[in-house]
Amino acid sequence: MQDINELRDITFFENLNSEELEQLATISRKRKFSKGEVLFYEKDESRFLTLLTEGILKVYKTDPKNNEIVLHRFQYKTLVAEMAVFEGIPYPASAAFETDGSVIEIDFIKFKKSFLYSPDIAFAFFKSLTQKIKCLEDVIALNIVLDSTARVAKYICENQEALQMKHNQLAQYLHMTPETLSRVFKKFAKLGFIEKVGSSYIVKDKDALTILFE
Amino acid sequence: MQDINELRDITFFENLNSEELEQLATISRKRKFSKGEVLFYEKDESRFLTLLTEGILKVYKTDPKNNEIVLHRFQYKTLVAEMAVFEGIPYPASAAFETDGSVIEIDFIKFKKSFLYSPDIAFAFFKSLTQKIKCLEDVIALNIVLDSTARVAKYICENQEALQMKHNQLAQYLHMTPETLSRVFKKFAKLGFIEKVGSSYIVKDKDALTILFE
DNA sequence: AGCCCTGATTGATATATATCAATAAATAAT
DNA sequence: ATTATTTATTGATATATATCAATCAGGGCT
Repeated sequence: MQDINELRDITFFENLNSEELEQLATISRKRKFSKGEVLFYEKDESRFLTLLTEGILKVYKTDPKNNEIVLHRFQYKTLVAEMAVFEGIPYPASAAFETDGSVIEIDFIKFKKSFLYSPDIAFAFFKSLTQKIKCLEDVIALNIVLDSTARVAKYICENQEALQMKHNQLAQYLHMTPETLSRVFKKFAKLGFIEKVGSSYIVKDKDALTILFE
Repeated sequence: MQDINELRDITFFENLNSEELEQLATISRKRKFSKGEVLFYEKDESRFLTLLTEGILKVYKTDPKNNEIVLHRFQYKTLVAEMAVFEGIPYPASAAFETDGSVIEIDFIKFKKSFLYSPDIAFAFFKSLTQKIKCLEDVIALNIVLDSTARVAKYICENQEALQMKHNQLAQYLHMTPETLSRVFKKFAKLGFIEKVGSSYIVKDKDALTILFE
């Protein structure tokens, strides 16, 4: 059972009236997690529709060498792994918290019956699914289509926070080793595309970087 | 304007009555393509909800070296690129026919207004979107998580038609060169996992192959 | 200050796969 | 059936990136 006021704040449910929110509250519950905790593992049974409410959650696959391939890094109030729940299949990837966080878990069978037929909810659900597709297409574009140099260029151009991240974490996200990332940064610095300021870098020539991945 | 009988045969519309089919026909049209023709290019404006009705259609991205990364190979009556149409964004990938084929193009604005609010259609649309997600997750699992040997093993275990495909096409789909594919086949043949029969191979030891990718 | 400890850098080497080039086999065309 | 054309195989080499190993910061902590 979940606090109604918190549900009201979630864009997904913004068009629900008080009565509907009340009903939603009876089929949902809140769970808190600390940094590092795992929300679910790949191949676990998917049982609840899960909504991330606080914190950063990464969704990843593990390859045979135990490298993580990060598919998503969710930071906003967003549905997580709704595909698996909708299809009734096991989770295709694992999810772990990078910070303290919390989720709301909703009984999907009941949610489907009572809410998913409403056009507003259905459209929010469409939107959520299409966002996931866009995100996965980006992962593919980033990791399969581009080489290491282009991946780094693209990522630091499109994500301001990238240069503030710890390099080993960024390397993991870009699916390369910290050594390779370090060498790419060095190359960019030598070319004057970025510049070392303190212990971090800043972008100096975004246009030049952009050419590298387009 | 589209033939109603053909629309009736598409699972997507199986629950529509004659009147609705008639309406749908007025907002859709059929287009035929020959082998090799391009349905749309990456970055083209997406304007119609597109349904593949005949033929094999591949959806792919092109990397800087002009390699194609195949995201989907559609062979059944299925929606194509509905994400882009729904989001109103340009196509994130290109699509070309591998055989002669045909599609039905539906005016999405009108479709959304008149059909997408109906629960049956909405659920078919959900299903289509979740299938796309599953497919993209598989592409990632195949191409980023696994190495060449494991990719081939997985693909020939899970797709009977794989060994009938032309090797250069299969190599492209598995995102490797024909040379690498040839060497992997040779290795599998030497290990007795597959066997050459005429100009093609057959699987001899599926269990052994399965171990390679799990 | 000095001491840890995690993270970053650098160099040397290994490895998988691509590329290039030559040939062989299979399929299609005459 | 013979030729032409596409596709597959094989070997030699190149290349990008991983791996391993050593050293080098920077940021807390006592």
